[in-house]
Amino acid sequence: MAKEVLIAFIQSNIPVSGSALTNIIDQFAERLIKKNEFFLKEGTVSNDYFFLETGCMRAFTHDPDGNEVTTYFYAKNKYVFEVSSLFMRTVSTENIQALTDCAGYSITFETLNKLFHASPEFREFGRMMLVKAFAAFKQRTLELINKSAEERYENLMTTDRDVFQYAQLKHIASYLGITDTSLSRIRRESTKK
Amino acid sequence: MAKEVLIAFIQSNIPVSGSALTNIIDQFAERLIKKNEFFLKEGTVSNDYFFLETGCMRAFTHDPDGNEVTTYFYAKNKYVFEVSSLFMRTVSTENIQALTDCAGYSITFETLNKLFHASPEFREFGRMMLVKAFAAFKQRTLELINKSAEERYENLMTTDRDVFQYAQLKHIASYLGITDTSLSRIRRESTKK
DNA sequence: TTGATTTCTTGCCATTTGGCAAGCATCCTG
DNA sequence: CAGGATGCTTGCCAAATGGCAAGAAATCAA
Repeated sequence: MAKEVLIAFIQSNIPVSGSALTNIIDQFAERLIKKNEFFLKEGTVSNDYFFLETGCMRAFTHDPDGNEVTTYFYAKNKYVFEVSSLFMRTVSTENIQALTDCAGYSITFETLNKLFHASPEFREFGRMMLVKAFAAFKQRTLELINKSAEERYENLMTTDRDVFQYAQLKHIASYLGITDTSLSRIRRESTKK
Repeated sequence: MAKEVLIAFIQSNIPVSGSALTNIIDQFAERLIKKNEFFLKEGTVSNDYFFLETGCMRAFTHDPDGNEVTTYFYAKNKYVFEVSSLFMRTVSTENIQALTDCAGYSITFETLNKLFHASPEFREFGRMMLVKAFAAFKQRTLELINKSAEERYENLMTTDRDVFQYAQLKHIASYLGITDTSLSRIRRESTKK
């Protein structure tokens, strides 16, 4: 079984090897998600944690007026999960959809919990996932406050070029907290340079 | 020992009682934090988790231009911790400071971890803390994107009236992602009603 | 290939927010 | 109580962003 990338990912987060590691990765199942397919649909309870090896995905919800708001982009070699719904077992207000054909490894909530209780190493891994996702989110929030839309756009361009390539501009716009009109103008300005 | 509020707080998050509960709360130490005192200073590594029974606190960092940005307000009966620094053992970029005299219960990182390994119930509690803090943060980020500054202000007014009472307006402004000038204008408008 | 659909850009103008500086107000300290 | 610091408000104008509608470009399906 070719799970090298998953193994590398886990080991980049926590020190673990040998049978402890084997135990962990055996619980992950290969999974393909076709372009436009939903990994999570609002109104349902999320039941999977997913390591995305190739492809990219987008999370979005709807604001009170019914407009789509992109809440996150997931690039390859990243973990994909909706914290509240997965861990609090609540009905999700978010969707997570594949922007391209995706491949990776998934594990169910139940198996995740079994592993948490059985393996201190994996427990540490689980906590790291939460903590890192949280830290990334804080970073993003801070940017919303103290960077201009243009700076946020340029940041995204450089750090997430691949995601950027597959997402529609209106999705990127709502992720940046602006309208597609404004994004279009920002792009015009920044290509001038 | 009068830790009823702490007990109630833990029980509102996970089902636990008897000796398992006693084990947990015995690890928390009473702690007072005077007005303006720092619970966490940027440049240091956070080492405590704190349950805030009375009083309120503010988290803030500095943007690239050196301006203070308020990242969070903590009301009474809430937990206070800085995720990245506490759990990744990294140097904090954030400060957490008491807005009023505060009282509550704290537990060190080391003790926290011992408890995590020893008690499945507490493990669950720890996860809940992370998950709920994360969910709250996502909510806040979403508001920054799809609500106007005025709506965000009115929201804060109604949901966090007590915090609001002790924080300076410029702190509230940066929390809302606007300048103190704009906040002042928004307040003028909304008191007209 | 062609027509239909969707996405993206643009022009025009409105609204929101910001920057600065001055003026009040409040609070603290001696 | 006086003086000084700090925090809050306001006026003026600039900059950023939004809303709408039309048109251009890209995409998709027959």
